Amino acid sequence: MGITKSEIFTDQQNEIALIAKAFGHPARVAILQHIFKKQTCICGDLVQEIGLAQPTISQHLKELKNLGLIKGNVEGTSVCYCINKEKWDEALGLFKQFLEQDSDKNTKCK
Amino acid sequence: MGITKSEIFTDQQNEIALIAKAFGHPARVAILQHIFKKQTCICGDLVQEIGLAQPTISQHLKELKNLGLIKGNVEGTSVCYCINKEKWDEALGLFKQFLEQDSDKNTKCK
DNA sequence: CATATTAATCGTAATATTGCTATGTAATAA
DNA sequence: TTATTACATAGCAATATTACGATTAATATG
Repeated sequence: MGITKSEIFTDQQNEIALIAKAFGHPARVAILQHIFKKQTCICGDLVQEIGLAQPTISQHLKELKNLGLIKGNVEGTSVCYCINKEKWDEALGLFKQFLEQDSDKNTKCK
Repeated sequence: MGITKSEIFTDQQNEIALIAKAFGHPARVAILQHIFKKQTCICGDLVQEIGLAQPTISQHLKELKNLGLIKGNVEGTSVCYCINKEKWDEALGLFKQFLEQDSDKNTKCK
């Protein structure tokens, strides 16, 4: 039915999935990388950097902001975005835990 | 138009997004965690473990297999799945690189 | 005030995803 | 052979996502 049955999974599984979904679009990956690279608040130049229309970028930014991965503050007519360190570190922890399982054990089936 | 413009992004960005999309559903997170936990090939018990219908699980497994994150081999009437170590390590590397940027620098905008 | 700039929102079209039932298929068991 | 078991596939309905043009909201600047 196009709807995810979140209630049958653990909070951790849902949280990993939510963050992963945010990373699941190249535009959002590019946006986050650009924010990191510039080390500073950026605003409309994302539209130029990435070749997507302004409303599309704005929508991706909104998703990232809703999840808490980035923060945005208004400066005059423009809005500056930056990484939300707390949430980012949480994501880092979750993914490390999820990805760094000992895959050497899993060779029982070739 | 509901379609991702992959061509305007780098291979790395697209690869991160593809893998992240696979992690972007709690059922697939649960499946992967279960395969890791059991350390051995599992088959139909995923349907019991997770509360989804067999065709639904089968579909999620197919996605993970198509991406290369897991492998499956037939054993009698059942099919055993296991982590594809090569691909998993690639994912680990990509996500580490992506997530472990120094977020301390990014405090210029509060 | 009028106007420009910047970004958010609305509405829409195209496409993708999730999950199911029903059915098909391949291997084993009786 | 027939039945059973274990999965896969097809088809479908509900919903979500992606992307854009048009518009709106808010702040600057002349």
